[in-house]
Amino acid sequence: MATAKKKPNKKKPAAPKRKTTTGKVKPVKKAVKPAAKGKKKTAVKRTVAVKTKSAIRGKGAPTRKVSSPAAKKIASKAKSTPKVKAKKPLPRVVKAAAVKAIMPAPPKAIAPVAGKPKAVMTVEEKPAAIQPAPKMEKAARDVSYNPQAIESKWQAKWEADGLYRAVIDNRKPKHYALTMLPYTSGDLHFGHWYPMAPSDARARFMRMNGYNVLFPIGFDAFGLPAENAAIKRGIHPKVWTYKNIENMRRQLRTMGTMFDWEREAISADPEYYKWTEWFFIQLFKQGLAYRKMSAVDWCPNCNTTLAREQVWGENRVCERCGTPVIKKDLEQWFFKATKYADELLNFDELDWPERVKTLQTNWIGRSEGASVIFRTEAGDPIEIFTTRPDTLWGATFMVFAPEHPLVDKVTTDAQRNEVEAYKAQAARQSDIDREAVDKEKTGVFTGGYAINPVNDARIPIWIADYVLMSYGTGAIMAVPAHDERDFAFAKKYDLPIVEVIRPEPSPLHPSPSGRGDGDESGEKEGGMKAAYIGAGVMVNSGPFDGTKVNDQKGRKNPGISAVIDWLEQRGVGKESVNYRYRDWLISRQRYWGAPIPMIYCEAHGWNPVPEDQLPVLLPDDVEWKPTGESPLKLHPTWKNAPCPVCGEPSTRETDTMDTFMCSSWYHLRYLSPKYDMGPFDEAEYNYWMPVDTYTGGIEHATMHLLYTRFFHKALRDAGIVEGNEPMLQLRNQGIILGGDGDKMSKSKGNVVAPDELVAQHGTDALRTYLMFAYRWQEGGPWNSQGIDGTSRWLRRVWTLFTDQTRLGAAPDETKRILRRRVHQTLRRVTRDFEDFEFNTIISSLMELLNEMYKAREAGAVGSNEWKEAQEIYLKMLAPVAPHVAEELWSQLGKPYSVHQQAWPKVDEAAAKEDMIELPVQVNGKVRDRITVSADAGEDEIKSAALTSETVQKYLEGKAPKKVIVAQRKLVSIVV
RNA sequence: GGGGCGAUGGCGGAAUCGGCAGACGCAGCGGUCUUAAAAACCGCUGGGCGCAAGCCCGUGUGGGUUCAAGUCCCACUCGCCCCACCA
Repeated sequence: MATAKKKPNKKKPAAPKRKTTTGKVKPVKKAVKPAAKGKKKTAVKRTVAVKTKSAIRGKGAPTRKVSSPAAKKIASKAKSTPKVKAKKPLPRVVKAAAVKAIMPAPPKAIAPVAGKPKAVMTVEEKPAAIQPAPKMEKAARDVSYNPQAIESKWQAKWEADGLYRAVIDNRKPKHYALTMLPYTSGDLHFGHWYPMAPSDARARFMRMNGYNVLFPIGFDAFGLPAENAAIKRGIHPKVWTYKNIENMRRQLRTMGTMFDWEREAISADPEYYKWTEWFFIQLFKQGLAYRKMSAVDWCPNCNTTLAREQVWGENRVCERCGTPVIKKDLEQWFFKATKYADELLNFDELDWPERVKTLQTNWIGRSEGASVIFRTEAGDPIEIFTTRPDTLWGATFMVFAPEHPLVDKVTTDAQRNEVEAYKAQAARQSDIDREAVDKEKTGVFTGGYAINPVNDARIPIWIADYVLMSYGTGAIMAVPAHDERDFAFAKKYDLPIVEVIRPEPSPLHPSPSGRGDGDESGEKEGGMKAAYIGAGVMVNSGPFDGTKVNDQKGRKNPGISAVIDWLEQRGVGKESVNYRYRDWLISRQRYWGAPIPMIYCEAHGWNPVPEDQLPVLLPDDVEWKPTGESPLKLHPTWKNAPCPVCGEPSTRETDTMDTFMCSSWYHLRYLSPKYDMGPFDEAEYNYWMPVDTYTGGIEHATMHLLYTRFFHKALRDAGIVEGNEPMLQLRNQGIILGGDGDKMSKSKGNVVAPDELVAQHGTDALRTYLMFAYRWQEGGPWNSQGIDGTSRWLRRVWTLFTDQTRLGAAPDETKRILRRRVHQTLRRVTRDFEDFEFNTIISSLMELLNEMYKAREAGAVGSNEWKEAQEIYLKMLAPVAPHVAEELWSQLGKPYSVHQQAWPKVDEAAAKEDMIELPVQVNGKVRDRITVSADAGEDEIKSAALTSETVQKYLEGKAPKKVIVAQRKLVSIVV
């Protein structure tokens, strides 16, 4: 990710504001959005807030005061749960029984503990005599860390208590944390864990900071892979998909995330796609959905259309049979996304990575220039787009794309055979062949001529495949003197070259253009050796001779600006902006997708299905094997429907929608997945939206992330949603590759299955490993060996926290240092959570643990400082390793749950160093270190440095030329 | 061709403003414990010279700015990503 290149800790420009001096964070966001739909609150400028420390802290622990029904339930439940008093431990026998009750089938690993087996035997001998132990965490105390047992135990308890239910609570600031929903491909691998586990940790962190956090999950369930699997294995796509969901749901739960499962949404559920259809209709009503002939990728062997992602490789072959894909024209539904092109280029309200913004900007590809109307000799208008209207007088020929609609009309009989042959050849070529840059340009003269509107010059019309029908207007004016492609073409086919921009001679470059000779006139063709692209003075340009042009585009160029004004006055052209961005083609000739809810009537054309008849259900009994037609078209009855206008028998649209349509609004469905009066419950919308933090892969930069922005803006204009952007803050994680450095994929066999590793190391060790092993934004190749590191660390945490035997009396200094380290770590961990720097969160916690081990050796156990250290440590551990933190928290006798505790506050006074060690450099080399008081003045430091024996030695009796004291950093002496 | 990002030990990576490079961890080596292994624990671990104290070199390459550069500037090399006959 762009902003995280070299200095991961560097602040991103729009990221949360932090006051450098105090470490305080400014609240930058209003907690709750004013409701009032319809009233356009255009100025809802909300800078992204990651956290508002002052707002959420300071008033005690906000988590104590729970108000939501679910939370109340938790609170009362926790209270009513019978508690074993720590001071009155149960007899050993009972304890062992409880262990047994809570840990179903404890792995062998924990069995051989001295003394224990005996107790267990007692239980087995006289089970009836023992009171059933209350199911409580306290009893589960065990000497060795057994992640699997505590993880499943706590997961069950959290679930039962509804600990992660997120309900509207107006007394708390909300935080909508969203992670990209998984596609239902079958198995959850580390590609899924990698964004999710750290996102979960951060959501938990936000929650501890007093936010009411919504962190939902769902499944992107429609799409081609399901259909392909169905074709391959003969399983119905629906069956395959829902079976996968079940498995993935189970796997997601083992991750120990705080997902609110009550809000799960599945895009293939009729309750979901009903609203996907409804949205289509709203866009249709807005005039944003339209039908047009368009070329699609078509496999002539499978006899079916293919989606872009099904066309593989450089030579563009069908993913199933390997046949080269061809283009075929079909009537398709489009969304007018280009209407929002300019608005989509505006990222002012977004805290998104620069990289994504750049990708979207390039993808939209805005270029400024003019559109100019040339004419055929017969008088037909030929619109062209040019970024260089200042070179209009140098247009010596025109080039049409072979598919241009006027080609047939302008072609003369003499040229017809040649033109037809060229057209046929171009049609056969794949896009890649055609667009290969290094390919020599080819073309054919049509025999026709066009009239240049600026000077009435009669210029020949050619066709060539370097002109694309898909960009601009499919026709160009060719100015060989000032365009490299046109130049090459003119040279090859011996077409005239007229210079119209002459570089201004400078003392250094008397003849700076590509012309071989400065004296030579541009009017003489062949004088130029290359096209000249730069700035200069217009020549051979009628009224504009002598006008200066610079190398800017659009109105910033005086020459271009003047010509545009002139064109507009004469009515032959106008200022114009062209985009590379295309309208969104949403038709898929496929079965497994949301039906497009439209009906075609001979008399009334296309009309939407009446909204009270939604959803248009996808029938189960279809032939989904590829036949060359949309599967729904082949269904005997499905497509028959009455015209919504006249009621006469009519035909449904049998294409389905692109799955990106489903995922464009899933964040809205999470708000109220069971709601049936609309796509979402307005109250939920008003409280939760917009998404505050969105995490996911950068591969969606120009797809999902652009579609969803378009979609939101379209819905805004339809009065359905508010605000200009759906997701305020975006953070991209990198990609986890297979151990071999290749992308993880089933076909390569380098996919690492989390299930096995969970069984081996436990979820907490895996979660923390994913956070620790890479810079989150970068990712990298998988290496299972490294898990030993975090696994060992958690075991060491366990050991230190469960062994309370080494009580001692540590000197005050030791305790003070411990406290300092704790608060320094807290400061750093807090900052790193804010900045998504997960790897240094873990390393800081590891360091602190090492310090605590030292403090234990020094006898700190039992002191207040030690207790505080333990408490803060577990709170910091809670977001990253939720299970072990909860277990140890409960073993310390603290109130359930650690996940409802308030994030601790840094005691800046305690965190402050009192003595600091400064390196002393002599001529740039470190020669000594001095220890001074942390707030020693410059003079004090200077004299301490100069009196050092070692420094004296290096000074060799000479007086220092210069002594630089960098406060709290170092001393530099120049001799 | 255009644009973006990156390059730090055997490996993953640390290094707020230009201020002790290599934190933390993996792997490796040596040791303690053990009948043994595993686990755990302790120590070493960028390179070179040296018995040692210590000295020199070192953040892709070459320059520059500075008392001081992994960090800033210029030029380059390599790698990855995106766009690409874009008119």
